[in-house]
Amino acid sequence: MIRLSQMKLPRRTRAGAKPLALPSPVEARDFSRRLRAWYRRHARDLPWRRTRDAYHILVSELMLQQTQVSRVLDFYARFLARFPDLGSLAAAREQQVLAQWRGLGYYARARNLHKLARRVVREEAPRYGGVLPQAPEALRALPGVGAYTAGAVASFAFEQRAALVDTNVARVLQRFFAPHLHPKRARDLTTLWSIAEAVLPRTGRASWTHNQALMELGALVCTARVRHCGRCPLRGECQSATND
DNA sequence: GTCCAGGTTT
DNA sequence: AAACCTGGAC
Repeated sequence: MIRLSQMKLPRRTRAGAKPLALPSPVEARDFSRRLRAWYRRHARDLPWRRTRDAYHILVSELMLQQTQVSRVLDFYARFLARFPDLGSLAAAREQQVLAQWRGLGYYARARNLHKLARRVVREEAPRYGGVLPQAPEALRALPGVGAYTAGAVASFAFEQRAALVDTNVARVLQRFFAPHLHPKRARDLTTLWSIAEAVLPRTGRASWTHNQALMELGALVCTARVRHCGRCPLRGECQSATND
């Protein structure tokens, strides 16, 4: 239980900055419930949504950062067929890992993934016991894992009650709660993380669905160029919804 | 043909 | 704030 006296509240807003009103618990619950109900009916069936293997989910997240779903499907299957677990990845040579990654681009991430496997399985085995940690802060310390990926693994693999913000999520939250924010600005991005935490449902299990749903809505409905408000489960309360 | 998105690192 | 790398938008 978090005590009121322990909570860190924003001191004061900069002169000229608009005070941020975080969503109230009631707004948050309504938002999340509609979102999750929509997800249960419209979610795509993707392989990384059928597993809770943290390593498999990590691989999918790293690949999805750079590539569209349709192409990741192939690479994901081939990569995991070749390196089914952290141990097999740690045992491989970097060249073999890069060979599997060829065509995806951003090869530094393949190197980081390999480095991560060796660290967890070999170099710091006593510390990690050969398995990925569950807390976002601990995941965040691994090579190639930033704030988004840490949240994704914590939520999607371990069903922790963790927030995550990628561009899809940032866009959805910005449009719904804070149209005046600019997700590309670092400062506003931080604000969107606060909003993401404020709208998380109570349990880790519900947070899994909630986070998947946020990303799915951003990918299928609340897209960057065209917004399909007519099909949006949240249009009633959205601060940016259009009426046609 | 040029521009730009997209997480993490430096 | 720039670099990484590629597909897709313009």
